[in-house]
Amino acid sequence: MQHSPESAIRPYEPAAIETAWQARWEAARAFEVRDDLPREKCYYVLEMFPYPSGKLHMGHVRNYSIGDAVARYKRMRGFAVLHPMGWDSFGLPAEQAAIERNAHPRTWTYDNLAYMRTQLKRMGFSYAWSREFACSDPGYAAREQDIFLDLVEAGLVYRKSSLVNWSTGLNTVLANEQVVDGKCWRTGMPVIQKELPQWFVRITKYADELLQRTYELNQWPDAVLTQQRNWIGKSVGAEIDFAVDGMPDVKLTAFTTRPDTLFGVTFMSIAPEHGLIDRIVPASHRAAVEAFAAETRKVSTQDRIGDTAEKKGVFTGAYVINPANGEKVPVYAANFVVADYGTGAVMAVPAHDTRDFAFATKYGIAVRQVIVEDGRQGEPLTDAFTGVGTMTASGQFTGQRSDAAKAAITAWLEQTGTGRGTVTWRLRDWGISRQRYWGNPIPFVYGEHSGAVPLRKQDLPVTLPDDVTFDGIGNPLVKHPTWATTAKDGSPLTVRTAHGSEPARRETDTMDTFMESSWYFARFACADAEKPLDKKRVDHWLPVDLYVGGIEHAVLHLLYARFFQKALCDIGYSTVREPFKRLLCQGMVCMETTYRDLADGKKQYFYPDEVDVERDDKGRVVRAVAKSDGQPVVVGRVEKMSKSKRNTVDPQLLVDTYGADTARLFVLSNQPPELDVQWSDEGVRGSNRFLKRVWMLVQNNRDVLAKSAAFAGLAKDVQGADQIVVRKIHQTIKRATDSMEKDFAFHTAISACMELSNELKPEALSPAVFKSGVVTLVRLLAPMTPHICSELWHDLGEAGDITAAGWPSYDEQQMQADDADYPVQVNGKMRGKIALPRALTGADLEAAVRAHPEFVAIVADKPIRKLIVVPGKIVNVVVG
RNA sequence: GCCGGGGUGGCGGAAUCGGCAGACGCGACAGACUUAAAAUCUGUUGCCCGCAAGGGCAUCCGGGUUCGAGACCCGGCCCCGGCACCA
Repeated sequence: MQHSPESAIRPYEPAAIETAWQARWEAARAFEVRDDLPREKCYYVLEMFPYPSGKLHMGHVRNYSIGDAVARYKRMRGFAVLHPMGWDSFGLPAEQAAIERNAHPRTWTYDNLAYMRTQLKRMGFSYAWSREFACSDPGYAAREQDIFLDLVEAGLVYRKSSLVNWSTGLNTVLANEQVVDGKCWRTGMPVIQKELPQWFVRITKYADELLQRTYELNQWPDAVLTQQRNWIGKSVGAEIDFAVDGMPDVKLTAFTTRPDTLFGVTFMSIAPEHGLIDRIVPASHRAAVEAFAAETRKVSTQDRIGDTAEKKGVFTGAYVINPANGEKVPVYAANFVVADYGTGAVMAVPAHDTRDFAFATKYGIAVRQVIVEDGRQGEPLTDAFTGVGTMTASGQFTGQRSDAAKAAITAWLEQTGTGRGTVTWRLRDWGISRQRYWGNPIPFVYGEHSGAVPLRKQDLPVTLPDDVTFDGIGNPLVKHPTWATTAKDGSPLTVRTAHGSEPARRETDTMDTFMESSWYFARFACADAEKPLDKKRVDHWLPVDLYVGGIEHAVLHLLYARFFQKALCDIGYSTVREPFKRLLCQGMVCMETTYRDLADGKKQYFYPDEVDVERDDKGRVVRAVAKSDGQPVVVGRVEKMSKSKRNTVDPQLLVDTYGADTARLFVLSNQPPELDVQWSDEGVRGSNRFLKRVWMLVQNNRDVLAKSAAFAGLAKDVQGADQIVVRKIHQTIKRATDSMEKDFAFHTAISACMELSNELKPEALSPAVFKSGVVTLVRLLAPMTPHICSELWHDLGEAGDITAAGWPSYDEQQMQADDADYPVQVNGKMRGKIALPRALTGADLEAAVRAHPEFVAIVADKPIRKLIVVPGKIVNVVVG
């Protein structure tokens, strides 16, 4: 090679420049932030913290690249940005690892998070590392126990025996939110109902506030708000007392959202588990009802829900009296009535409820219409009418509109003492007991006679013993010889009683790990505080300005965290009732799957390098076979990356091959953050190619760029390509700024940058304008690809850090030429363009259009019937 | 069934207030460089007719409003997500 050392072109070597910049940032503690600046100059951006499962996956890379681009953008806009990171480090996989490979959960967890921390640093994410913590850190877990006792004191935690969701795979209890389609959300194993004493957190106390405030969260995705509203499930209606026939002191209370249909009740259906069954069922029917109840119980939760299950019932022999008309109606036990929703008893109105209609038809029960559909007077019902209409055969309410009659009948029920307006919620209290080792111990003890007693705060924290064995059966804490019976100081554990003290045993259940993730965002605001939370700093930083994470937490973490924040307020730790101001749910990282259908209905998946795929010039698959046997395989639909589908890509490999900047650019390019991104090697190479182009653009012209000053004049001061590029610079800054401000639409910001780079041809531009363009390009890309931009900033001869240089600003005046290119439409069809001064408006503009030779040629001799001229936009002429 | 979000080239997607549909990228095709390949660079690329100039058709389907609709209104179809024997 002939190059002298001075003129040697530096190749783009991402690993070298990225690690060098990461070391500089670390040494300078570049991303720490003060807590005492005016709030309007501060910004708190947070990504859902990871479970330390082992190593980063592409989903993490995407999640954190989005958050980091926002954090860096906001810093360039002059904000003091809080951007912390931590570890959701309690949880089941650690215990699974202990069982499978004899690694202690703590060792496994902390080894994993140490490795993942190096990966995060290798990605160049700009975290305030001084605030890092893991939920399993003694300091965090201990403070959570403090909060737990505060919640107990406030009456927000209680213990009761109840039917719980028991995961047969995990040997533990699951929250309702963790049961999906009757199966465990993690293992997919069956969930059965089991009676156990459990700790509950009183989330239902906040049901109304949780629902109402969804209407204030106008920067949350509709999908999440909808899911939360569905989950909370508010139903407004009435409870109506039906006297049991022949038992004057027994009432069967039904909940209904349709009190207006009260006169149409022809039977009542109750849950087979209903508490009054034993009292109201006469001996003659007892055997039949018990048999039915037993049969219903046998069917698992999974099979009992869903449309496929047959609606069955059995007459109980009991009758109740309708308080509205004194009629005697039969009571059925029915398998579709849920014991713990409403009152477990339903007043059935076949004429106006589709399910009751089907049931009545099946069992030959009368159908009585009490609401007439508008325009259908006198027509017999062929199906239940569930709409609004005119009340009929409803005593004093006949003739009213049925929607108005709801209130009227509820008022009448209240006057007569036979019912009351009420609200029923689908939301249940949050069961947090887990029969597991690797979680935060619940700070309670049980005295032999005194029952459950909370520990005193001075006896906290309860710490997990290290010397436990993991055999996969039940909770290791139960089997520990001394832990449950030994106090902090090593003496036997006791509790005070009225007469002194008595031996006690620790609660061996640990807390659901969703407890830890319900307040970590507040702890980040004051990670060094002695108390669990420092109210002043929590209120300073909360609500989180932007929270970034997957939508799979819509009703789990995101609902718990909203609840917890309200509870934290009520026990004095904060006054901010909503934790997250804006929520961005990023899409998944997906990839094509390749599989073969097996005989048993399952699929055998193949890794991409195990198959040969031929495609046509449109990219469609024409032939796909396995290398192993040459037999065909299906190149299937694009699905979320998962190990079981063998369609994952290890981000570490991506970083090692192309560098962190390419990985970051790839996940931010080509689609809005909310949409799924489809992995493709070509896409990654495209991102890398663009970065190499930008790199070479600077390196090939380093002398001229380092020597020149950026263009400081106006577009009108220069001509030709220079003028076009000056305008392009301002247009690009505007587009990139708007993209970031509106929706964090990184992909359109990036395409604006690509357009600008396509215009930056040094041979056609003056050095000053060229430099201006390159400087702008590098600054606009800096939040997304910080390492290469920092390095190029330096190569451009600019002083200081690129973040400090700030986000560039634009001038609308510099964006457009004096002449506007007006498209000319004839009868709505594009027929040509004419250039006219932008300054012209009104009659002058119209006259100029009419006089323009191009316009005259386009219109020819056709008579002009109408001429629309929109200044700066378009000309449309109606002819003929 | 109820609630929410969608439907634009071969693909991902763009189009700010109703004003040039398809930015940018990927892929494909052609060319340059190369012994060759890779890499890189240049050009073309919605579909149809045409040598071309040009014309026609195009944003799920059918109507409507408008000088002008991917965007607004009415009706329908399809896809994705959530909830659900919830009374």
